[in-house]
Amino acid sequence: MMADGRQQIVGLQFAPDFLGRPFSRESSLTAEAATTTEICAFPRAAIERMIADTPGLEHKLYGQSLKELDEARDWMLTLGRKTAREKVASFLHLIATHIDPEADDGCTFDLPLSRADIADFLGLTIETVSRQMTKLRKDRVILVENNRHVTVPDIERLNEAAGND
Amino acid sequence: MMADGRQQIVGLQFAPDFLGRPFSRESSLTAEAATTTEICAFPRAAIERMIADTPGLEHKLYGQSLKELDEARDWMLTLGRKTAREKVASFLHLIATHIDPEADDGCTFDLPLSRADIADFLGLTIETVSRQMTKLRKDRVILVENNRHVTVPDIERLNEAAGND
DNA sequence: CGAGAGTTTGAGGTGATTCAAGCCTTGTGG
DNA sequence: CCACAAGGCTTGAATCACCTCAAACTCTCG
Repeated sequence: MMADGRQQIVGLQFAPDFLGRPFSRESSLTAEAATTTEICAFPRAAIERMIADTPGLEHKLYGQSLKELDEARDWMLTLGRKTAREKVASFLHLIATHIDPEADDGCTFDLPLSRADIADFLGLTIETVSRQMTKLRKDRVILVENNRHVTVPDIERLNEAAGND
Repeated sequence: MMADGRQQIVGLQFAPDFLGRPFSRESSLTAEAATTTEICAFPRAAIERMIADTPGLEHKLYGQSLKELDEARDWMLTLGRKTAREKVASFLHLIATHIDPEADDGCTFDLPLSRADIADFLGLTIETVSRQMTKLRKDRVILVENNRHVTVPDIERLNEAAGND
């Protein structure tokens, strides 16, 4: 967040991701649950002791942090260079591939985020997100029911709309 | 990069940063030297052997990757939520604090990047970068000589222009 | 001196924002 | 069972920031 209230969501976590920062006291980040969530919390000291005692654990955590770094950098391309339409399509593609990993053809899911959250994730306003959603709906790239429930008839068309040839 | 040529620079490395991805064959990233650079390169197998053999090395690398993750997320706020002026000021602040770490008051440095690179780093066009540079110059936030050499009389004013109260 | 790359500047266009109104959906109390 | 309030979402009109296209300028190097 910036002092004047502008806000950027910098990542989404999906089970069973690890959340937190070992070996470091502070962070300018906050985390919020978007859906009902079950969390397994360790005191920092316990985690650090486990890392010291368990061969391979730090390796796993290093691996996840490299994965998150790649995802963050991918998303920087989305934030910096894509149009509003491509951003919204990219977001829908991200959710589609995480929520409904099977069923390559015609997947369906509930959006875990409100329009306001999506806007903060994409660096857009609520209104722009809404407009692009209706456009994608009118272009038959997605179907929407009840504002939150989305069906993607052809994931590849969505991927194209996201700018990923 | 996107298929149509749009490009986003996702990070800058400064000596003695570690560059590369152990335990992984592929990456969609490329790296370019912006200045004359001395690089110490290890075959991937050698690095992985060193990590296995050297206690504490993986810990160090994990630490750097966490640091880079924080930096990437910070930059996502810049890309997604800041104005062109704030973006350019943020970039100048980043360079100022990395190139000339001493001298809190009135530091001076050469930009390691061309306008085109700065634009790709900030998600802007060359022209917009240029215009914002001139505005910052006219507002006496920076002094510019020969397009590349910049003097910051008051780093705190630059920080304010970057949106960091 | 001339060529070329890099940069600046201007004019005009456009996509996203802003501000404002209206519309659903859901939950609450009469 | 029906107001009705409230939050979330959509839609419209006008504005603005940034982009696009084009031209001119500057610096460097042969």
